[in-house]
Amino acid sequence: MEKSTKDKILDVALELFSQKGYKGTSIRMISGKVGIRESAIYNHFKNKEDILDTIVSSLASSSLSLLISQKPINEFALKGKSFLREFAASFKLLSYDNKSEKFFRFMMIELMQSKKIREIFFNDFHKSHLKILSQAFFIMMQEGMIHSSDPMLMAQEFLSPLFFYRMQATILRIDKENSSQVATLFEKHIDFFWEMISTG
Amino acid sequence: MEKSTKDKILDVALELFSQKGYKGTSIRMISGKVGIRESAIYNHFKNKEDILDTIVSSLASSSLSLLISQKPINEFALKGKSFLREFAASFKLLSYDNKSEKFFRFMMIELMQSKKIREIFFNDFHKSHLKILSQAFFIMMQEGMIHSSDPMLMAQEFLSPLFFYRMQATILRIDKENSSQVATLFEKHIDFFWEMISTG
DNA sequence: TTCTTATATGAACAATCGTTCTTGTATATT
DNA sequence: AATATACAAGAACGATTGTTCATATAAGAA
Repeated sequence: MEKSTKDKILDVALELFSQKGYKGTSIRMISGKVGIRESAIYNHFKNKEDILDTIVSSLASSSLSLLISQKPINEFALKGKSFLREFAASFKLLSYDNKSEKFFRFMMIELMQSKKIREIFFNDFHKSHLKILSQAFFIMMQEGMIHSSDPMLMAQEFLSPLFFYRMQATILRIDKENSSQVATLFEKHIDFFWEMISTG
Repeated sequence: MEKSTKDKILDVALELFSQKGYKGTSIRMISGKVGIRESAIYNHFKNKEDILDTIVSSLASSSLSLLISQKPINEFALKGKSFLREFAASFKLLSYDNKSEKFFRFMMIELMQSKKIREIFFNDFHKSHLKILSQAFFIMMQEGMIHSSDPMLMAQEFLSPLFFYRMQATILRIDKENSSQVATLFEKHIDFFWEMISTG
């Protein structure tokens, strides 16, 4: 099964966008890597921005939100530490998935430059995670599994290190440096955090 | 006291770099905002990269490391929660300082694109903060002020939210959205974290 | 006053940018 | 067999890029 030219363009474009950013990537760089002329690109996409939009709309949700999001939270939160472990594992997995990592890199580059990306970051990425976590912590508090506190604050405090560790792992892997030390931080974070909040 | 043309160029360049990134900023955009012709730039700097290098070497340390770094840690750490408060306040202050914020924005844009910036991020920014914090936590543990744990892990866990909140505040202020809610997170983080680790 | 130094201008350069247009060539449809 | 469609190449466009050059002007040193 051959990949279509259109899909090749999207793959190459994401690769380059994640390395050089949108402005730093030229149509000729994309077409060159695909193996066609720059004019042939326009048989598949209206213009450069159309390539970007296609990538963003197809990856924004799948690369940023977690599988865990779809499951019902009520019962799932009752698993306590296991819930957090699964949440973090899913988060960590994304940073080692090829396409997700590239989209994450691209998002980081454009975060300070593009309002559209900022909205995706806050809405698709941040808020949705905070919602799940705060609901889960709320339930855990009701059940007396963890100490009482502001669920939203707790969600922020739990999520921040995950994000930061993911960012670090991504940065380290750009220079092909060893990221295994950072990788263990995901698990250590769970242990540390649960130790702090649990009533047990 | 008039500002020299050279300083004006540096100010304008930092402003534009922090908005559009290095590649997205042209010599003509800089010269135009300064009020001179593009060729006049080359009377002050060898080339575009020279402008960047001058900015980076003059701001890297001052915009990223904290005042607190210079004080002796041994006695300072004994202040416990107050130490963390001062550390976070100093961190928060940087995100509201004009030049520091611009440099931070620029660093975020280039983090995934420039190896030099990545090295600055890890060495000047991250490692130096971790060192101070882990030393302080170590002392606090020795004194029985906080629960025993891995000081380096605790430092990572304490620092991550500070970074993430700073990033959020920076992003929000780009679109001139209200960042006061994020601003309070700095203080809430101290309370939450101290509550978790303190033996009291 | 003469000479040097610093800093400005405006024109020009080669390279690259996104995009368009004409043309050629397969493949599929009628 | 004739026709339409999909996709490619290659040339060309106007705009913008970083940089250089010759030249002009004003200030300070000799």
